[in-house]
Amino acid sequence: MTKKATAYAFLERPEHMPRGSLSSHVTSQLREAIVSLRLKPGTMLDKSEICERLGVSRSPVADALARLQSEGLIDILPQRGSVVSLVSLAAVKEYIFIRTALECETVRKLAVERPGGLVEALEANIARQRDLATEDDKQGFHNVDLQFHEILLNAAGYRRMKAMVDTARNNLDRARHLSNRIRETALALEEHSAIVDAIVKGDPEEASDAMRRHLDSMVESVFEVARQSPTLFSDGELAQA
Amino acid sequence: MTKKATAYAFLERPEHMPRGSLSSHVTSQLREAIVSLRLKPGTMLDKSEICERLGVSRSPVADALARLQSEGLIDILPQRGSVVSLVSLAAVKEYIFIRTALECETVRKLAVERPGGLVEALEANIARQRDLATEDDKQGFHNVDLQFHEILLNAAGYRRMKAMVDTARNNLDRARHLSNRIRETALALEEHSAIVDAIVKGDPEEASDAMRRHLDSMVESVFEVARQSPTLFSDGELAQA
DNA sequence: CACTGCCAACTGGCATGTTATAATGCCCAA
DNA sequence: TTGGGCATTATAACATGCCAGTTGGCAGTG
Repeated sequence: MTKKATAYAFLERPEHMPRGSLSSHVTSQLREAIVSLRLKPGTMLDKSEICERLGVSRSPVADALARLQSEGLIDILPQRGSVVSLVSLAAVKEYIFIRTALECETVRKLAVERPGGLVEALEANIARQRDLATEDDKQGFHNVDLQFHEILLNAAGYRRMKAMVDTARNNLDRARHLSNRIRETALALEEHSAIVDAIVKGDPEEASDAMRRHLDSMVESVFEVARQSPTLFSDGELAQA
Repeated sequence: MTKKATAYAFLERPEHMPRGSLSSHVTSQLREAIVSLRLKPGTMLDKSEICERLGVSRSPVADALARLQSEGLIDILPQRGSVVSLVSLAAVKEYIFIRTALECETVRKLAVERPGGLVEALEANIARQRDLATEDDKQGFHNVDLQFHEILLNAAGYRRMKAMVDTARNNLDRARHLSNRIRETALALEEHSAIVDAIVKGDPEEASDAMRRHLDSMVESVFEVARQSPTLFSDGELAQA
């Protein structure tokens, strides 16, 4: 028999977690693994294996799985097991819908209120995007891209709304990793700039439209990949529509 | 000693729940109690009491509390206790923001796609609203009002998005019960009609705007109550702004 | 009287034991 | 060969035991 101890090797065993944070730790470990596709869609999760690897009991693991289920990252089949949820184009459409709704409304609000320091933070972020785009540093650009949306969501000051966007983004990140495709940085930079410009101008409609265009082009990009490789998604044939 | 067994008398003890639905049952019992204010904001939840009343162990109850926390209905204070979350105007604003974002985007989508049977269902619903409004049946109108939004969300076909709107609505319902105020039915009917008209016309912008006006008037109504009775909300003084 | 430090009680987090149920493979009969 | 029950097995759901952190009261001290 091959030793299967390596199956969950990427999970970090906690040393002495303060009481009360064990569940959260397990959750984020598993979430990270699922979003980054180290745990592939459709794989069965062996709970006792995970317990052993992490040196914790079943409680925090069961807790983590329940949370991840509510985040849409795993499916719990009663009395049968827990499985990493499949990535479907239907889910991609829904999560982009959610992001569009929430983020458009966010920039609309920000364009009206323009809280202090926001424009400065956005412009500094755009400047860094420009640098990384010219250097063609895709990974670096992606990180600053994340920060861009982060700045907007934080400025709105709505904690729960931000959490909703985050779960949507985690699910979409799986699709991004699946397609192993980083969008054209120059294009994203342009779209980001349009959003900032509209906020600077204080035009909520235009800000919302710019954000919508930005997210629309993301869904377009995913569907393009799906047309080329339909098998990546559990409902890949849907891409022909 | 006064027998405190009546404390959670409104919780229905399940007879023989099928395995796998106990947690959900406890969750919905508690959710219903919290949303309807039978469990008042700020009250401490006695877990063992609840277990005894429902005749279940701590597991499903702990499970339920965790879910309700993620829905924003209770706060879990580590090692201290679980408390029904306070209703704040800040929370009302955030949840209305979330509903506005998601429901505006929903009607925008529906105005474009106009799925079969939708318009008929909406017009039938509006007709019932009209009847109940003329009869001045506030409670009946409210139920049909709920169904109106339900029809729209179901038509969009986005299960998770609907769940997000539902948690927002639950939280807002607490504010509604707190203020013990049913909005003017004639006004709501008008707003609903405007939404349907825009969908019939196939005008996404107008549909979105109509939905926004509808939800805006709701927040206005809550803040008006807050100005009259600031103590109803944990941050009632905020209403003066 | 105020203030500090200790102790007991209560809580939720974690560990572990127990049970019902869905799936699987096997056997045997048709 | 096939198809339908039956035992086996693995899993999540549930029950329960235990532990550590927090708190509030009380005693003792200034």
